[in-house]
Amino acid sequence: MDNLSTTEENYIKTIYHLQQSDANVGTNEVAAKLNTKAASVTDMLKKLNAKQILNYEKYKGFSLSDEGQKIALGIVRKHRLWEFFLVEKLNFRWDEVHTIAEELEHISSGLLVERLDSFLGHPKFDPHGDPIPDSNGKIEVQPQINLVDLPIGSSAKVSAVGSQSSELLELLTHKNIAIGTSISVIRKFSFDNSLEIETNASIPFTISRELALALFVTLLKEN
Amino acid sequence: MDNLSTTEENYIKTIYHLQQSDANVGTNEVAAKLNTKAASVTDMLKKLNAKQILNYEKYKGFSLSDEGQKIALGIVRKHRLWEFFLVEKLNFRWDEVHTIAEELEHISSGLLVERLDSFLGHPKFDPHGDPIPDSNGKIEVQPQINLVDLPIGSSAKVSAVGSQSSELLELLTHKNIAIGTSISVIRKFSFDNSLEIETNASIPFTISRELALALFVTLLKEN
DNA sequence: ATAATATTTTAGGCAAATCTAAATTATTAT
DNA sequence: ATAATAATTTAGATTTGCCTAAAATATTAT
Repeated sequence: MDNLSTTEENYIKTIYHLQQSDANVGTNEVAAKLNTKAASVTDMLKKLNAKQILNYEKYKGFSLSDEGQKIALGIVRKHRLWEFFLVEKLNFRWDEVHTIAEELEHISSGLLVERLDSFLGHPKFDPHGDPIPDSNGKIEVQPQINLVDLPIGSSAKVSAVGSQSSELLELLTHKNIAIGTSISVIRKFSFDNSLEIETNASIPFTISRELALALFVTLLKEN
Repeated sequence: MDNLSTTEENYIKTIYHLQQSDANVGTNEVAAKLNTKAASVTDMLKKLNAKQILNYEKYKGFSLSDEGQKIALGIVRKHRLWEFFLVEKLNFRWDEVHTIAEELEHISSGLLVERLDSFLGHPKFDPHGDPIPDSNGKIEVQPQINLVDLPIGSSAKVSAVGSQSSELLELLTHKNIAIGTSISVIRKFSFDNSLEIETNASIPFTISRELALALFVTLLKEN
């Protein structure tokens, strides 16, 4: 069943991610993500279809099969565990780890993944707040919303970031916001859509809509 | 200068290892190690020659250039650091790590290697006792001899094993011999070339020539 | 020294993954 | 409903790494 090339794995992972947010994914989108061309995607679709990894009818669309989904989750699991390792054990910043994890996620040993998971203490989330699937491919979907949608007055905890850029990290570091930080929105300004927020014990300050869009939060139950 | 494929790296590493023990390495030997054919080796020799990674004249032979040597040592460094990581942090046995490290050694990030090295405490030897090159490619060659060549009466410490097989590990575990164990040879029996030895504080026992050949030791200075 | 043997190289092809350009099918807009 | 546009697929090449079979060179044994 297994024995997939790195290339095949990358297609599977990419299709998985794209189909998470958008039901109707096409060859062009996949091609864009993989820096290749639609024609190459078609070739791979036929190949993965033959391997039962996806359901594909030409001109009509494609989606991961159950088997494909399982493979994708395995790759995501490896990627996020390695990212956790890089940040927690090797002192990388979270804006540095994606590219390295992109290579590490293709190391094949299943035993390695399980040992790594134990060594890291079975982490549930990667350094960007994204959930790490367990060894059965089960992924914990926590109810999270974008900070711009957080109602005024409610308290929430930053649970994930929507970008892995150094620029975002720089700004978050400056504003003392990290994953786990408590936030409540005090006011919204319609002129520029900026938000007045309050974190932990600090005095209130303002953030841009761009920043708010890059932050995902989970609601804290009110006392 | 860089940007080598995994395949190219494997050729470089293989040529490096073969040329360590044997000056006159040919295409057939390389092919055997890489499970390929001599003709394929020739193709790669031409390619690596063009990249200045080895000095090659057709029909006359080949050897790694200085650049090639440096690349090889970098790969060996990564391989051995990862093996150390797998054994020390993830509780693998030393007979399990080679194949996994064979994949990990091709992860490209230089920063990763240096961080890993720090995290592991700059180990000097891998779990099989082989020296880990430093970041400049310097490799510490400790004077070590085969146990069969250890003179009767002299004390020595097991410094490396000559095979990574589970069978060897099984036997060594049973006999309570590991890297670091002190050994002295008490007698040699010419009938079957077996050796009577003494380790640490135990009572003397006998080992086969096969086992002795798989053990490398460093002499301890006499008091 | 030369014949037999071994080693290495060339020639010509194959499979994977990619590309461009052209053809086919689907979607959208009028 | 059909023409224009967009998306997808096919056709035919390219590159990398590999193969087999045959040719070229080196080594060895007499």
